[in-house]
Amino acid sequence: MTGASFWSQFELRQLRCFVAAAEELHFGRAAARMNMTQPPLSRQIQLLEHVLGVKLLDRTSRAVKLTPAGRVFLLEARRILRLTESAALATRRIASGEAGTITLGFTAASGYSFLPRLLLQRASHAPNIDVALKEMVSSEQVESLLTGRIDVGLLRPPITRGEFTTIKVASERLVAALPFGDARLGQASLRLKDFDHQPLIMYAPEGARYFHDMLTALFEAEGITPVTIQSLSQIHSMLALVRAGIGAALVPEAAQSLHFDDVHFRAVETDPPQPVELFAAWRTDNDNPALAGFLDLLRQDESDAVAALD
Amino acid sequence: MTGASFWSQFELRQLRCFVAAAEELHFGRAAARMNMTQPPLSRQIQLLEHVLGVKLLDRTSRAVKLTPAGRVFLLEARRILRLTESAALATRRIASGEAGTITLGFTAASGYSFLPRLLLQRASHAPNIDVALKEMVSSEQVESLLTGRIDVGLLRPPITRGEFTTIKVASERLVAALPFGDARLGQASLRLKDFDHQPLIMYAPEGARYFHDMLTALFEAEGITPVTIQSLSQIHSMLALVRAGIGAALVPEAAQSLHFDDVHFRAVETDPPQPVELFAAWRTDNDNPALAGFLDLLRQDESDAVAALD
DNA sequence: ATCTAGCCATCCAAAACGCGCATTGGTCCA
DNA sequence: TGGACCAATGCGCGTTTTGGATGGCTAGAT
Repeated sequence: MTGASFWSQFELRQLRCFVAAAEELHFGRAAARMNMTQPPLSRQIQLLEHVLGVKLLDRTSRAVKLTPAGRVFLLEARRILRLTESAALATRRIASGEAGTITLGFTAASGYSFLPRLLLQRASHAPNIDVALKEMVSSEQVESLLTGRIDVGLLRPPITRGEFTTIKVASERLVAALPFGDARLGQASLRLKDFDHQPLIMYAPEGARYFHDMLTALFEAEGITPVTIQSLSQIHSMLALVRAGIGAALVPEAAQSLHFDDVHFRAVETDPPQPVELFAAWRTDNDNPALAGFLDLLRQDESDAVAALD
Repeated sequence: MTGASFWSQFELRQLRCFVAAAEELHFGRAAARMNMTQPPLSRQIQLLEHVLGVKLLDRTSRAVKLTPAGRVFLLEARRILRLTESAALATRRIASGEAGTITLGFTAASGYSFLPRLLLQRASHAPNIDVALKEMVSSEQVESLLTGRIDVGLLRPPITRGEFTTIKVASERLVAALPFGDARLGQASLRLKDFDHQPLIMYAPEGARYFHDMLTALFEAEGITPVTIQSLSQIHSMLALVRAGIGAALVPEAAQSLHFDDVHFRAVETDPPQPVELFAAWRTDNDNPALAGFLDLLRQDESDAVAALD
């Protein structure tokens, strides 16, 4: 027995035949509309009625009428058919990348300035692409990219995996966060040597490797030795310590959007002038169709970032 | 060419195969669940993908995964399949008479008392049967029953058509509607001879044939001749004239629920004591499955009506 | 590196299905 | 009573689908 002799479920073809017959109230015309002849259409409707166990059409040789059950089923059938079409349409839109969902990982720091700008662009340029946000540090993002938990990550270098494609989407200056009363607040702009032998709240090498390595390199290049009071991973926490007067901190300028009472910011001259870089990374073999459209947004930022360097 | 070489619409079988495969993420197990072997299941899903023009499942030889489009389509497919089952269920319920709609014609007079009682019964005994109400005079109801515009009519005799089944559902006394100041208000109960040579607002033979003929017969039997001031069809309008002091009217007791200022009612003794009869009628060949359940309600009223006669 | 197990796609013959044609049976109208 | 009309049915045929066998591919074990 391959197919059961009575099949307990109907098919869409039967629904289409029924709707045509119910609307035309004439098997011949309905068959014409279905691009077939009358006998098979009759059979399809008989089959449907048999499956349902319900007579849907009252047919005398002179007239075809809907039974009460048929009237109800006609509405249901139309709804089902409408749903099938919209389902196909929606799926094709997803597949074509016109719509869809991108899961985006981002670091806390990128959330202060770059991410809001990006989401604003998305709203105007790709309104049908939803973005699901997950905050995580860079190393977690790399892991999540590999397992597919996120489609794209906004993270800090280094990103060495070969299966990733990366672009730089933003470069930022460093700014100094200084507590109320700090003598250096008198200057409009600081230099790295202003931090020589001064208390500094530093980045933890484990949790914030990028910032840690970058600052270490900058200081080393100029032969400067700040006094590390405390190492932290989160910029938010560092500013809290600055506010407590424990010392200064060097943070990306976007962190200025975090307003802490009694914490003031001053520009810092570095070489290069915008040492804080943010990258976007995604698996080259990611098959999310919405990715292409989303990457277009990022590439605009990429050129902006390059232009800002000029 | 019978079927077009590419068919632009999918079938439910394909949806069921896809849902099974998407849930099992394993073609072999999915095929077992569908009671078939793996190759045809693969073909059905390929067909579906080809029709949609979208890859739904990412299948390596080691694992099967949903594509983003497939994830969306899985939700849609489940919804469609759920809808097909509920559609079948609903239709079967209609056909079995458990649920449905009865279109009911009723005369204005029956709406004063009998109809509200009937609808109350329906609410408690057949809550799934909807009743659509259409007020019309008896002759219109006969016409509408024939054309199928209503399933059941609540109307007055005579109903002579052979294709109808009728039952008596209510019998009522006549009451006199008297204007303020009418001398007969002094009596608790009136007799027909109290209307001899008195001004009476009468029923029009065209619009209210039943009441007209009934009253004419009652008066004739006792040799009484009231003075017909005006003939009307609607009880509502007659009471308005009574209120104006133009004369008295004889109306079914249910009309007392129409409260007019300065219109007072008194019982009237007649032979038989309940001369106003209300019948339900329906086409014997009516195929509305909900009819049986609805008629059960009416038959309760029928026995009540008979009991009231004892 | 080779082997093995697991899994999906493809190939093929047979069965099943749906189609169209011709015809029947029934109703309405002239 | 004959003709027109309409849906149901019988039947042969082409297409589709099915299940078994096979092939290609990958991951993990030896």
